[in-house]
Amino acid sequence: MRARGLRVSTARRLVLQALFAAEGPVSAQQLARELAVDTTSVYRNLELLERFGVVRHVHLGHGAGLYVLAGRREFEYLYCERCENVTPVATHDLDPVRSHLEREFGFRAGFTHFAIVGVCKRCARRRRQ
Amino acid sequence: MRARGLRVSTARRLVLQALFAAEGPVSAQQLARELAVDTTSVYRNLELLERFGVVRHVHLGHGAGLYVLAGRREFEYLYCERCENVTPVATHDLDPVRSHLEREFGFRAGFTHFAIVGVCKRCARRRRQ
DNA sequence: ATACTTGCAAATGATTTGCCAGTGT
DNA sequence: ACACTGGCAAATCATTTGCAAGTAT
Repeated sequence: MRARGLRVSTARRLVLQALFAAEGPVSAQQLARELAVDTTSVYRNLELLERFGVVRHVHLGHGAGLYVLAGRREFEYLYCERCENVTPVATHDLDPVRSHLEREFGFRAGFTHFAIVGVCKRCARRRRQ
Repeated sequence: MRARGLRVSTARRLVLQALFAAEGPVSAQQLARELAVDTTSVYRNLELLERFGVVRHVHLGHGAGLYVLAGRREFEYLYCERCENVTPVATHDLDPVRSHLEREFGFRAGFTHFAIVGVCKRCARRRRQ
């Protein structure tokens, strides 16, 4: 799978496995803690895997960057600034949005680096404004 | 204008004036340097002004948060990840996008905290993919 | 006079870099 | 063997906090 120049070190495998098993995006710190691998190594591996296109990272609200496998179906995220809930959405669900931005501004938007921040259905119902 | 409990200290006035004069979002560091005010004070004033709704901040690519007056017409930003160019857009220009997200996911999106990241017209023309 | 503000030093949190010892191939 | 990796300490960047001195009201 990834025998193109990359060694299969223990830390590397662990990081990959953890990302594979994860339900959502995880921080480098979390990975380091859970895997008992030094934070530095986690960062170095994530960076390397990111260069190889295997991993990518997102920013939800404030706070640390979060890492995910690049191959996931749900590629983009709606982040509720009230309850901090994260709703992953499939790329094609945002295609209409992308088309609109392309038509209107000639801009090819990706929503993979930053989440779309706002207020989720439940929180909108709950409180006014 | 802001005589509702706030003192009008020199640093405060300078920060506000600088933001008023600025063409786009600026970092706290830039303000501190340009105004010869301590970075700490700049941050403290920005934070305070943000709480009072006078100022807000955005994140374009990576790097420091950038501050703008809250009253600006161009409220949201398209950020090109290739050339780092920033295109401000008026809120109502993104209304169709917001409507779509609301209809589709019941999600009230704001694009004020994170820029919309992608590839601008010019860069899309320039290089393939 | 007094509470709000400042600057400076130091702390924090995320991420990166240097360096040497350890290990996959 | 040897280049690639890992851990640990220390550096860096953005931002925050503590504290004593300064200032707007």
